[in-house]
Amino acid sequence: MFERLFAAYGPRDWWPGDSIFEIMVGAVLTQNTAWTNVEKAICNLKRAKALSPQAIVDAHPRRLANLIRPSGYFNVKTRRLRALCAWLLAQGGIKKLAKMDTEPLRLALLSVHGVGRETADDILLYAFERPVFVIDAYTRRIFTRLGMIAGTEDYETLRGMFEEVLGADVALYNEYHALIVRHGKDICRKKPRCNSCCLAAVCPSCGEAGGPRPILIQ
DNA sequence: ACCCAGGGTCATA
DNA sequence: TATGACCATGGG
Repeated sequence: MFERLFAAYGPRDWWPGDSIFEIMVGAVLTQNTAWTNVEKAICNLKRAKALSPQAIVDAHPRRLANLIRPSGYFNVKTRRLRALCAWLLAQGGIKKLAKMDTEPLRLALLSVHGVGRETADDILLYAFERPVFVIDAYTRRIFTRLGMIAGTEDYETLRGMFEEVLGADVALYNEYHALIVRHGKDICRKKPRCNSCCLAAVCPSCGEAGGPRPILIQ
């Protein structure tokens, strides 16, 4: 799958971001949100010189909400960003976190309000460069339709399956997840009655066109 | 007028 | 453990 996706889409060059902190912020802002909207929010933060843990904690919530408004859920995300930054400062900053082992760091991230499994793993993989495979809705959808997983596995089980098969490899996980997201945009979202929805040029179930790359057809 | 996007929390059963 | 409501903007 990786070989085919890579051949079809090429290197994705993930994660967009100039710093570890920017990646962490982006991971929260992109929750159930198109990245183009996140870009605008991050741009606003930069322009306001508010893209730092201290600046975000110090900023008035209403002002922060206005800056990140384009990313949607701005009230929810204001609280989440503040929680993340407060935690970051309490932990002594990113340098300290970077020294932690992956497992304790993952648990610590998960303890932060607004950081769930996927967001934590995005941060671990793309910001801290730890070999943690990110599972998202696209991963489930694609591999379920291909019949490679049942689809009902819980997050940790699925993550374990990928990590076991692939072996600990940061560069591979990085590229793979990015490719899965890229491919996810090409396949239709509607639940197919058949098992080949994401394999056909036109979905036989919902009729949606412009489907996946032929190279993925088996 | 829809549909959906690089989820997570919280209440309820 | 497993659903469902809720959050909100912007592009197609």
